[in-house]
Amino acid sequence: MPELPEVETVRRSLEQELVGRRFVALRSLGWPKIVNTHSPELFAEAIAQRQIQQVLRRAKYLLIELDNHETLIVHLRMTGQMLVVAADQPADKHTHVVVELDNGRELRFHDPRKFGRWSLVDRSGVDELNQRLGPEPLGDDFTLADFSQRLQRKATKIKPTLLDQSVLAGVGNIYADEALWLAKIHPLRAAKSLNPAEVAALFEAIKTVLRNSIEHRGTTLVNYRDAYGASGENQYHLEAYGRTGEPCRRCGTPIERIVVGQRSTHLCPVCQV
DNA sequence: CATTACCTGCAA
DNA sequence: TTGCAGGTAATG
Repeated sequence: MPELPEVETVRRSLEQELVGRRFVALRSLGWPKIVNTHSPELFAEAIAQRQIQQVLRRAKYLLIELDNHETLIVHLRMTGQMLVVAADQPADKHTHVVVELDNGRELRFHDPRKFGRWSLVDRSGVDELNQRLGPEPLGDDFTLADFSQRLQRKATKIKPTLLDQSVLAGVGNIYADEALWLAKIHPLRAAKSLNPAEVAALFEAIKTVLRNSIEHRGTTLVNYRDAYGASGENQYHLEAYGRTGEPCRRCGTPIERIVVGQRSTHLCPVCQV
């Protein structure tokens, strides 16, 4: 369940391990569908001897910038892990990509559900990604006025609107519930029905829940780990998500679970109106 | 706009 | 054995 804070935590740990290093060679690609090249051989050829310049993040995507103006865009989807380990560490059956580094270590992609994707793109591929996605919620281009306008244009409920990556990029199911709880807004409210005070509260709540989670190095419910295999701590600070039946920490009412747009949604039926 | 496919592990 | 978890692309 990696969302923006988890991907940012992975980015920070990967940056430490990868910047300045070289991909010596592709060691294995057990599930070729993970990469966007037509064959494992083409992928191996494309990354061999490339030096890593930067490790960036856009929404839930990791961008590993190489020295030939190509970028390896990685999406962890639900269960992907980007791990950097000593080459003599045993791999397990969920390790689907192994790349040898120039310092005796390996970058390994571990993903039980094989949903994650690696795609090698040129500059236009990165531009395309940026155009498809809305503003970064923790960036300067995420403004109250713009957010308010985007909500006005949506015909749907506020919860699915927060999950729409073209409205704002990086919020997933956990932080959508957390932001709505903090802003005291019911997930079934029509996006365009929020008054200016509610929009402002939600705008601040989104930034607060994301920043707090980054401070706690992300939420580990099942699979999420950083590049060192370490779990996050934000699961101990959740107010709504996964707390069905437990008392709301504002008013004591049991947290309710409903389904909104096919997604499990957690809320306080008293505080959130 | 909603639903399904992609996958597997795990709980009921 | 069934169904759920969840991000995104593709499809209805």
